[in-house]
Amino acid sequence: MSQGEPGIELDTSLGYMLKAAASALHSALEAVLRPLGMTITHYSCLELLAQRPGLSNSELARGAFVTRQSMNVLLQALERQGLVVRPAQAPVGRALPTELTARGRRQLKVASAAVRRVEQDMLANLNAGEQDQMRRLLTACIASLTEPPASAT
Amino acid sequence: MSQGEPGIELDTSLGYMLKAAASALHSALEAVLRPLGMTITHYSCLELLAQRPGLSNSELARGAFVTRQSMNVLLQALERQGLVVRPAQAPVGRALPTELTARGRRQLKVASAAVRRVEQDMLANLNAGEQDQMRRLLTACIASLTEPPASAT
DNA sequence: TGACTCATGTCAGCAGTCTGACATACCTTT
DNA sequence: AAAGGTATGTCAGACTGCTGACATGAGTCA
Repeated sequence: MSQGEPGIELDTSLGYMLKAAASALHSALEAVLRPLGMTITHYSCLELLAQRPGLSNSELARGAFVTRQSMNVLLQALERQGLVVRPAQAPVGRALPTELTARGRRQLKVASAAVRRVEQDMLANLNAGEQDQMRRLLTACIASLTEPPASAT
Repeated sequence: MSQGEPGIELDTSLGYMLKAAASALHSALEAVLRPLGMTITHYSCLELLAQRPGLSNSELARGAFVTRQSMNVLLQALERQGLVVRPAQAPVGRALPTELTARGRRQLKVASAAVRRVEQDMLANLNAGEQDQMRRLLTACIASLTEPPASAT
């Protein structure tokens, strides 16, 4: 099938390119996490808990960009594996603050290093200024997509 | 649960921000495509076929960032719905060149307008120069992720 | 205080995508 | 010409994440 084709050229669409970049990152992450027996969401959950101990299921879900139902399933699995712990009863409201166990921290340590490597690969050809610029641009895109109520008043 | 929280601040990680942006775009696209009875991959497939008539199943899969198995399932559905057509036999090799039907083109037209609106929303606060810069940056990231063989010789 | 609203946790069912596997067709290389 | 390698199409099973729904707890407002 026209094997030498250099690739599809919808390449003027930033939406398409964003999807392409995210897909490439996703694949790269999967590739390094699979040997560790972890999925991306699994890793994301642990990383979130390391940086923000005590996050609830719903907060973890938002942070990992999945529904709270999906995160709930994952958390139950992580709990069974002894990677995280949750109190049997909510100290306040219904939210159950989750914490990493020592075992969870150990597993995260290995995964985190691998993920950092992937991210560094991705940014290998970008200097500090370009990385800053990229943060600005992505932030602007996210903001525009999440607060469109700012259009008609 | 600390409801007023401005959001998690792993915000120095470009990998995380890229995922966040892609997720926001994904949600926005889903929101406008669902009322049309289409998924994002469904739309992507039609859009690819409009711009590159005759693409094979495998090529469509690569263009839509899914496996060829997934695209195969989708194509069979689209064929049943009369949105695309494929020859019963491959003119060359095993690849079946797919084409949009008039009905497929009609459906795409509506969806495409909605998607374009979403993309314009996303880029609302970026001028032409910034959009160009973003293309460059994303392209660099994709390249670095997909051709890491350039590390050790 | 009581009604309303919102956020949360959780269960059940469903949809989309993936992995694994196999057969076929073309292009090398020997 | 034969053999190996690669790309493709397709079937089957499994998994992940999502939607829908319900109950509980906290804050808000009349």
